[in-house]
Amino acid sequence: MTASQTARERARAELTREIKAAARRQLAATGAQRLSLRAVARELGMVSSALYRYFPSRDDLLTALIIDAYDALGERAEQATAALPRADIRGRWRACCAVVRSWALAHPHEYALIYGSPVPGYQAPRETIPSASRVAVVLGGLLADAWTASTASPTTGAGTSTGTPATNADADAGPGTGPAPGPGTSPGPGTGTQAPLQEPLRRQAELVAAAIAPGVDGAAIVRALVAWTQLFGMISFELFGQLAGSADPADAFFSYAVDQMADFVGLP
Amino acid sequence: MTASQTARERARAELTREIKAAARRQLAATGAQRLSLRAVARELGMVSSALYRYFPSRDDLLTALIIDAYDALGERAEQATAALPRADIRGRWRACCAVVRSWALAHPHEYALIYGSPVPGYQAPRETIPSASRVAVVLGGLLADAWTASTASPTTGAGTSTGTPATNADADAGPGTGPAPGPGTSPGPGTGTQAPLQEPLRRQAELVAAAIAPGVDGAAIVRALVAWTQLFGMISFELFGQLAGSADPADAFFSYAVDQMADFVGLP
DNA sequence: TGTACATCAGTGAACGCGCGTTCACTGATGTAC
DNA sequence: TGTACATCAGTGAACGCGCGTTCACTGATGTAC
Repeated sequence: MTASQTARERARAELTREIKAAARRQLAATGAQRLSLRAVARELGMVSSALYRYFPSRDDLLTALIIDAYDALGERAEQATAALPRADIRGRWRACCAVVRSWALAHPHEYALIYGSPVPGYQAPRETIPSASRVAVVLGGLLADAWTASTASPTTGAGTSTGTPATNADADAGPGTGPAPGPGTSPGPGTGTQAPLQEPLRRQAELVAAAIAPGVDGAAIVRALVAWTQLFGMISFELFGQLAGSADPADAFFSYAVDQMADFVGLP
Repeated sequence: MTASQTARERARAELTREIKAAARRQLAATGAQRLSLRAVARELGMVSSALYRYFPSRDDLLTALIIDAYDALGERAEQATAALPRADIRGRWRACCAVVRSWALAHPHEYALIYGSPVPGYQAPRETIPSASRVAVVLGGLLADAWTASTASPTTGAGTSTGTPATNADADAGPGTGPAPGPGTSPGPGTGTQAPLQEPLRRQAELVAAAIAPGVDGAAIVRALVAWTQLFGMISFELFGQLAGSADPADAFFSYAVDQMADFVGLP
């Protein structure tokens, strides 16, 4: 009887979800690493030992929460970028950045769980990797699109500092194309001559390209990695209070930086 | 008798240091937030209640450790940059970045303590602020020097994308001046026309400039903030394992990124 | 220089708490015939 | 359709542990006269 089997199984699945939800609530309330099985059980009106029917240990609960957090963030990033026309590279970049930030602000402790300092004594198992890379995959995808678009079009290679019209016209954050190196020198990814990357980095970039952004030049990959670390660094600083006293209400700074980094990477 | 007074006081100071040292050791061993007064006392062969003669509570010990960590890092940054000629802006930037990273790698848990996810239930008191800003002050100082140097010299304002000779000649990391926006469009900070920053950001930049880099243009300040968040984001990613699978042995990536961000900010 | 007193460092026991995990158990839910 | 059995969910008590903090205390170190 498949129906009755799934009846029990459905109850199990539901309670599993409820446990994770309670754990998530506790995470949000009491902070990143004070998560305790007993408190979760208490909130659900169960006895603590009952949780062991669902998660063999506290660390397994943690792992489940980590995977869920990565998945929630990754899914949002995927949806936000998929909602835009594929050719709107900069829009997709902006959307991805914005969605990462807003998710982080809405779920600070879950963000801290995955992007903050690692939990002492806890080693994330390999099963987290696919979920953990979803945002990176999104970024790699749009980078690859930018790359193939620019290598296909003949618009590249303008040597002047005026920049491609599209880039400037697209910028809606007024000061986005400020005083310092704008996108002028870089008519987009895939442009002509470039100094080759030095060895350890070249190979790393190649592997990243192969995994995430096939066909993209190593230097562009590395620039994207720089932008990637900037994005999360900025969000972490905002969330962890490091921006207090400088760019504290960080909305304006954030969108400015996002556009700056788009220029930096050479996105159209 | 001042001598005997200081005898007791010196003993007190020394034990205070030893307590902090033991706490730091425990931090490094057992991880960021599992620091316990009892364990520290145990390591020192004391009874746990004795620590209350030195720190009124666990949180005060934590605060002391945080301040010490910020100070250790800040002092290194100050020394590393002070050791170079003042005009060597890019060298100072590189030195500061390098020293922050190497300190972080050498003291991962102390780094996590100050730049990782905040300790749940712990609110850093205001006394930490001066120590916390030392690295930013160093960066602001070199930015201000870059700014005044470039506004003083007549080399600025070249509209071409060839860049100032000094900038290119200075770059020793081969691919540092790669394909995308090099310093070409930005002959240095302080260059002519620039779109004004939008409002909330303009004021924030002004405050930062007033506090840390007097006289520097708002857009340059904001770019420096971007570079600043990139620096710490990159280090955190390396330390927290987020770079595994991409730029994992991160030395090459790090120095590449540092030079890229120097270009981005417009440092000579 | 010597004595009486005050200050301070460190002790040891205790309070009250929370934690992860184990284990034998009771019922309920499902399965096979 | 009904019965005998197996599987599973949840219970309650217990183990052994660690924690921060308080408190009355003993000596040692310093101070004033």
